[in-house]
Amino acid sequence: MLALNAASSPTRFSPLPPRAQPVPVRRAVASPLDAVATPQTAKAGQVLFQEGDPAAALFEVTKGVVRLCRMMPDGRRSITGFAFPGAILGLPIGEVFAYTAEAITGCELRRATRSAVGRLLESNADFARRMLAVMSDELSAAQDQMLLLGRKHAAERLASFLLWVARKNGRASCEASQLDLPMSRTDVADYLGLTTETVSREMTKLRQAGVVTLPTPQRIKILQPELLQQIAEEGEATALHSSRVTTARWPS
Amino acid sequence: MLALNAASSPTRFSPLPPRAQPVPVRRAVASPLDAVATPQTAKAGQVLFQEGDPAAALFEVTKGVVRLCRMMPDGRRSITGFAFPGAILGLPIGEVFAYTAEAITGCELRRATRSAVGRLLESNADFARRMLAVMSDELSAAQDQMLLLGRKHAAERLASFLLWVARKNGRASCEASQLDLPMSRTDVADYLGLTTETVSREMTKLRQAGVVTLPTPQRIKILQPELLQQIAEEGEATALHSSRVTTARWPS
DNA sequence: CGGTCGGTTGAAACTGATCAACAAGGGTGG
DNA sequence: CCACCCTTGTTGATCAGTTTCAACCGACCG
Repeated sequence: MLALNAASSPTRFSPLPPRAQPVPVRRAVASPLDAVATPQTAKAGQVLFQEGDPAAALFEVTKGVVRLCRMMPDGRRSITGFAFPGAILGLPIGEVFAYTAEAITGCELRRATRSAVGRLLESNADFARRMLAVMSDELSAAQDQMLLLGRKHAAERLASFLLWVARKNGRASCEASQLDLPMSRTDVADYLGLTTETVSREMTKLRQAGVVTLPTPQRIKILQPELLQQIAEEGEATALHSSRVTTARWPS
Repeated sequence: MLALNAASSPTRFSPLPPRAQPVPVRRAVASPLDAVATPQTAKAGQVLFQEGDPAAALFEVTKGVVRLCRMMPDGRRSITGFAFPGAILGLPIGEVFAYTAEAITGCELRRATRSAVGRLLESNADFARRMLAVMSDELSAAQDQMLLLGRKHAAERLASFLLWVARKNGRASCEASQLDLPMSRTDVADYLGLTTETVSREMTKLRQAGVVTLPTPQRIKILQPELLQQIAEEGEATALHSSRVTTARWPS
């Protein structure tokens, strides 16, 4: 599994300049969490906590990517989210964790005990406000995802997902950019409510239409972000008909 | 549209005894919101606020049912939730509302201005904690819904939905109970990521299998709650094969 | 070098959507 | 008060998108 950031991969320490922090989206200032949190690392595939476990701690991802899963008794899996650096994991409230968290890449985390977080919430109004804001954002993202799962076609789902990852990687969506997909096709499928085969097929269509390039399955370059945007919200058909496509046509 | 509670329907004031408050689920004690909130009513179909509007206020539903919607540019609609009495509507944080809220039945609400809520959050740690708990619950519900939309079949979705409504109506799920479905089939479909036709067909299947009765389209009686539960999490096929069905078989 | 895993591609099957018709209420206006 | 209309829900027939089943390929690993 490819690591998200070059620096987080112990196997290849390339001479690449450690480019400016990939995504400091949320934590503009030092978090009060820093004082009470202990650093922790997780290997790829490692389970941080499981759905139903007593919610003993709260995590902040500082490096790597984590998947949040729910399972059905018969094994069907839904990934309810991917946690990129800056994301906060155990909800600050529930008695038990609402989902399972597994590291996709090697990860670095900050871990704070439930009681410490409780004390922070009591004493630090600003921290409490920020937690509310974080949950508010998550709730909004969850609603986006419900719209995606309930009403979008496969092509729209994949396009939306790729644009979301591009945004998470801190790249302007209008700029042709290469980005990492640290998660497997199965993870993407379970996130988008599809099968790996369908994800793969739709990815191929995007490639053949000249919208993206795939140097490797885990690395993707968005050639036509505005077209991808159109596919995300209007469907493949209209998107490729209404725009002046220069190089390639949509297959079948 | 049938009203949720007999008392909220001005057209027929039946001699029914006004049975004990249907659902005081969340507000065990008087909410601090009471002090700063002003009462308000909404007619069925009325829009309380729209996605994108500046989030000027927070609402608490005290009577009736509200639907929370998101729209796609081409008109596809997703209902991200139904707000029953006790639910809190505008998120306490975002700059703008994340969804559109429309009254399904006649509603009674409490409305508190954004600034008043902000002051409450500052001064009243208990209130802030409760808001966090409310959002935590909503987030958990949102994840359930993502699993439903991404991985469940039509029959499982409808069964899950009916059980959820039964729970909201405060009835023990194991008890054969009659309950109101104040929302239209279209609303149910947009909530479950299906079409009205599919909802209708699956409802018919449940009726023909003897799992439920439908005195009217908006009123449903669950005859076999445990069977419905099984359909919700294991699919229709296994559910009706593994249990000793006495009266009716699953059609086709 | 064989085995396994993740990804891709092909063909067939199936679930749910779409298109269409119809029935039952409920409300409105004559 | 009744006729009409419009909305909502139901049912049928067909269609299409996605899944399922299967094969294959390449990379990585023991």
